[in-house]
Amino acid sequence: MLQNRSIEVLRAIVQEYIQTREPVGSKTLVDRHDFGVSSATIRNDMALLEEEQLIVAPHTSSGRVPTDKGYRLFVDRLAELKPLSSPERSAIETFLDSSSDLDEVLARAVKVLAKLTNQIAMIQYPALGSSKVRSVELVSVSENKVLLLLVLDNARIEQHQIDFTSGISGEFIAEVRAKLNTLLEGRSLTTVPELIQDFENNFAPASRSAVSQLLDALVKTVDANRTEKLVVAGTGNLARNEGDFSHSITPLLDAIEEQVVLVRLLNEMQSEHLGVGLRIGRENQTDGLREATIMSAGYQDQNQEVAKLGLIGPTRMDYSLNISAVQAVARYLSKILQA
Amino acid sequence: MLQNRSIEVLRAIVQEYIQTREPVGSKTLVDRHDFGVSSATIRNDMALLEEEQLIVAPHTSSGRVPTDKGYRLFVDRLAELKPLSSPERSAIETFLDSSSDLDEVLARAVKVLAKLTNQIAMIQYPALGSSKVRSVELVSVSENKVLLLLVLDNARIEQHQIDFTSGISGEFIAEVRAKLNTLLEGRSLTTVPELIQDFENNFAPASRSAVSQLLDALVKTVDANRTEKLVVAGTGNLARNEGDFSHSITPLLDAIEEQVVLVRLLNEMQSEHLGVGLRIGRENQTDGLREATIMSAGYQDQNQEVAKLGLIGPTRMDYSLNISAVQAVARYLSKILQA
DNA sequence: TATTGGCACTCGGGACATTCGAGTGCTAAC
DNA sequence: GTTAGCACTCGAATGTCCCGAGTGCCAATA
Repeated sequence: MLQNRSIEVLRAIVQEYIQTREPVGSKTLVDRHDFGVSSATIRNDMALLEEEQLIVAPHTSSGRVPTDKGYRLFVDRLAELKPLSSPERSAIETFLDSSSDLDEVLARAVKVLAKLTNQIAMIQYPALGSSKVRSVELVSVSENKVLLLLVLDNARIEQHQIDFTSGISGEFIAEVRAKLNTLLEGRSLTTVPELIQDFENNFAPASRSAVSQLLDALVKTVDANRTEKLVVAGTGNLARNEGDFSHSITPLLDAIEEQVVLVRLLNEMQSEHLGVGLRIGRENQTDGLREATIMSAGYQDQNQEVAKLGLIGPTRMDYSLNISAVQAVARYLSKILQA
Repeated sequence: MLQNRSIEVLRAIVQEYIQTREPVGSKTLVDRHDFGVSSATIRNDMALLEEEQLIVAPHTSSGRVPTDKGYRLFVDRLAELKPLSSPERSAIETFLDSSSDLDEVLARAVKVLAKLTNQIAMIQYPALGSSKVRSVELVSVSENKVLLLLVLDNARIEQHQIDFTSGISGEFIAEVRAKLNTLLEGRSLTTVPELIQDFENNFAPASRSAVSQLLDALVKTVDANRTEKLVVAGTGNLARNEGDFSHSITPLLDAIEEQVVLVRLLNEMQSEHLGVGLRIGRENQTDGLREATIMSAGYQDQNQEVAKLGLIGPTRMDYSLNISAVQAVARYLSKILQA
């Protein structure tokens, strides 16, 4: 059974190691942290921790380094978080206050998160499943080009350009637009495909080909939203933290370019302690992420959790700070989307 | 005066160094490149080149490495380019064929360019100066929220959300929209601010506050387009090429995060030989780019040069390949935007 | 005059030996 | 349960040596 002090020692080791990037010895430990005991006692505790595989000595006679399991215990017992400094808070606020469109808000939020944490930050686009169609707009761009705009109730707009094989008249566009709107307005996005099933029967056979081209575009637009998008920032931080990865960081870079992988990872995450989900080192089965930690939290749109945001970095990261930052950005983002 | 063969030697040194990343000696040179002379002769040539500061020896007795000046001469004399392989060409085509919206096209193009060159690729958004207003759409999103859509003739759409301080009626929106459209349709974007100068006088004093809020948003939307945006891809490649930079790469990373710097750099570039602009190493006055090369080319929208694309990487890059790639992507991009 | 073979010379880097010290584990005493 | 003391370990830093790729130079040659 682990003593209370042993846990404190573990905590100190993690803190020290995160700060110095060097294996921590018993002496430096008693020097900088005020345990009331001697280094020999700490050594005993460290022996215990090592038995429990919470820390490990890289070389026979050198300081100790936390294991994944050690980090895990550390974060699970992590009571008080490092509160964000006031400049940090104001950075978030000023970055996110202005009422911009969704793209802008997410782009800024992800940058702030990357900056605050010095890690790679990512934010999923809100899922559209529950959003409803506010209106469908058709804007003629040239003789046979029409722009389809799908306006959703959370102020998102999806656009798609349609190239008709033949010229299209203004009246025809107006007619289709009116009929589409009466059909779709207020309906949930998921029901759109089945709603437009028989739509083209409303039109004379001569114009059906044009209508069906248009419907194709509509379906495509809806589908495009199902494949979830992701914004990423701070890939540069990876290079800064390169020293924290013993092996090559290329697998990580590749995972990031392949956003699919990140989306899957985020979706698999479940929030746990402190409302934040964590996968530490080998807890990621994915090869190439063995030395990385992924952190995530959900955020809300109209008081409903719609997507996740998070970050990815070396296992040796400042958990306390990063958890605070992820929480804060998630909270602010939710607040903005609610308005 | 430099002999003809000396130039060939320089060319060979550059090629060899680019490939092997190792200083090039006279022996390896005669081995792999079929000059009809002995290594001693090559050594004489190399001495000349060194006198001209085109190459330099890192250590007293080791092979030579091209200087910035050497690279410059190399590219200026670069006659034949390495043609893209057919898989490379088809990569570009398949990536860029589908008719998507501008965001999508640029995002894909920049990724292709990064992939082809293994460098950091960037593409400026097309300038809007000459584009014309096709229509202005106002879509009501909630009781006092309206979405302003500015549809331009090159199928770009800019959107901005307006929060009115009081509720807004559908008729009012329709009226404003109709009047705005007659005023602005077909007009150049640059003239919009002055055109709407007295617009609010068309309305009863009671609704003028709402109108002016709307006009503010319109001006903002127009302005937002003047600050040029940039898409970047392949930052991961930087880490892969890290070995090519003797100093830290953090200044580079910072420049990339601060897109403003990149935009300025791109704007300063002037295309030269082969239609591509180059800044090699210290030719960039900017600190932190002393070991980097920036390459750029313009691309066209509707047969008019509207913006630049380019890449950034270590001076020790494959110029021949990269110039081909930049040219090719610029050409394809122009072709797509023309359609 | 341009080219070449020959040769002495240089110097970076790898192999190996040595030292230093931070840190450990253990034991005996408190 | 804690502590002082001590022998021990091993990584990292330092020093020495040597090898060989590569150079510059010179005298000989076509």
